Amino acid sequence: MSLRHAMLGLLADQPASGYDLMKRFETSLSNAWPATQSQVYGELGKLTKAGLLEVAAEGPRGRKEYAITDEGRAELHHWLTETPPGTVRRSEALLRVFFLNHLTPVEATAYLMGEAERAAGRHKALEEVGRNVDWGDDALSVNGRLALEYGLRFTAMREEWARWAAGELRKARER
Amino acid sequence: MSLRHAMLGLLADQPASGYDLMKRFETSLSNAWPATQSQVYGELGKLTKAGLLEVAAEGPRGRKEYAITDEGRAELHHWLTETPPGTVRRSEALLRVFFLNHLTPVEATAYLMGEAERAAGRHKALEEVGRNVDWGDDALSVNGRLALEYGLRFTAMREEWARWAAGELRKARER
DNA sequence: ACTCGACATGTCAACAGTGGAAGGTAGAGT
DNA sequence: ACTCTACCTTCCACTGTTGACATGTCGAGT
Repeated sequence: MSLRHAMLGLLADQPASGYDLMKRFETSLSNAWPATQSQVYGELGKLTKAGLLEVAAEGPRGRKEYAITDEGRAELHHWLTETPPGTVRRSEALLRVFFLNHLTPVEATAYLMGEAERAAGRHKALEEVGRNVDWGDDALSVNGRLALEYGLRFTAMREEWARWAAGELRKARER
Repeated sequence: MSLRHAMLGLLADQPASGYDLMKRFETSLSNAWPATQSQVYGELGKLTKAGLLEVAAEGPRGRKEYAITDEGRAELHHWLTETPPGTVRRSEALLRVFFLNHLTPVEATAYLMGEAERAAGRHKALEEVGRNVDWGDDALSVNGRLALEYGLRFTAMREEWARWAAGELRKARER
């Protein structure tokens, strides 16, 4: 049920069309919660029928601009404050670690080093984002910076862990 | 498609029934890839039909013991070495960060501190696991330790980040 | 006048994941 | 003899997610 709340959150800032929302997902939220166009349009309909959104205006090309209602704002607030964040911890990368013993030591090490590389690459990409965005003092900038920093710390931790794990494997092999 | 590979990985160690697999998921893999009973049994059928598994023996109570085939082993190896790990990065906790501006400063800080608490609690629980399991030198123990260390680093990083973020919010408020 | 890229919405099939109900057997302990 | 627990499987309804396809309009530049 996070998609609906992501959309409510975006619309709480300002009204938008489905198309607008898609772009905002791609730019800002895609790293926390990706969404496809089919999902967005479908959810817009459901949210409107549920009274959490309303069609505020209609524009050219059949454009419908959605705005959040008071009920929607209440739901967003409720979600943010009252409900515990769902810990859906699914990690394919970590899953593989459990099966590393089915590889040769060389293959296993290659996998972990590859992981380290991927994490490092992602880290660099995030640093690039941080440099290219000009951050203001507005609310979205503050939040965006917090999320970016999370990403930076996460990728750094991942790289360090992968290198450490490769070392452990080597040690185990020597025994 | 990770579930099927998780099952292949477990069965590559030794044959097991659906029931056995469920328990192994709960104890070892649940933190990397949770699975429900309906999924496991369903997937066992599909994998058998695809020739990656076979029914090695039938026991009491309709128990069917599944064993991995050579084809299954090949698929597992292929997955581990050739396919890039899918980065399904969905984090409800991070998503919320983007909408913190819709809360009062007090509420937002409370949320982040709650996050820190949750991470710390999880960290402690993992440390407990590390103490209670007696680790051998066998392959599964080595892998398990790697995964556990990942969890420890992850939760530590999360807690630190949440505290840092709460501090940033305070700084922004003071401006 | 024309065309092309951006704007804009909708639908559909397929798969992955959740949660629970239903039905049944074997064996251990009292 | 009985009961209770652990064992074991199958089925189903629902939601969420993906990716692709279909359909069209507006406006800017040639």
